[in-house]
Amino acid sequence: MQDRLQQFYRALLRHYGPQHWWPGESPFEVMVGAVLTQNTNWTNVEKAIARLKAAGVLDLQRLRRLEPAVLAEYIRPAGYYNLKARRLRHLVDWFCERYDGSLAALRRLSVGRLRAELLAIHGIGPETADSIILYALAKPTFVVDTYTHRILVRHHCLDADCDYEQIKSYCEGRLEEDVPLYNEFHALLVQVGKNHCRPRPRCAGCPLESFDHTVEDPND
DNA sequence: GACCAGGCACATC
DNA sequence: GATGTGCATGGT
Repeated sequence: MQDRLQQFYRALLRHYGPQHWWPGESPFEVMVGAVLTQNTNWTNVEKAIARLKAAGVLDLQRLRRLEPAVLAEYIRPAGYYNLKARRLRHLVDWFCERYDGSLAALRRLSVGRLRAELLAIHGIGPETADSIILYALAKPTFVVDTYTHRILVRHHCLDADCDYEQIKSYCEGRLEEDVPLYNEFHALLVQVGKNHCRPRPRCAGCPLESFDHTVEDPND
């Protein structure tokens, strides 16, 4: 008997096909995007990234030299721009000071060590840390977001009050530890979440509609 | 005009 | 330790 989570994955992949995440041109761009997308629509993040590129500052050293107010102005379309400018600065400072801006040095670290260091950076929480580890560095860690929580709760896989680490453990415990699988599954959960599993659900046509579920979610 | 988006830190009780 | 709030733009 195949686990329900694996059934979800098959149904989503069959319905949507591969998502080709993360839509960034370089690992550094993915790191920046991971901060910019915090609680923000991706289309707004794309605008912010395009502005950084147009200004020629989507580069570790150049970004680091920008005045916070100037950086904030570039990323304005992503929302929370003053906050995110500071968070980006903390991230690039850590990357330069601790690892001399070397992606290879980051990749040599264990997932556990990398995750602990990222979580210690002000403004980098579990989802942002896991996104960087999986999508920028191609190392295995399952990324959880609000859609993952909502979908698994509505399908009775987890209690509504479960926290990030419980959701992550639930998923990692039922899946093979595999970077392409983690990559694709998270992207597919976001896709189905955007289309059908919002606070006000639209279940009609959802590829998970045939699975046991409810839309009652006291946390929404 | 209300709702929503690929979170996180911090204040308050 | 649970719960609430600030941060902010832009599409639907």
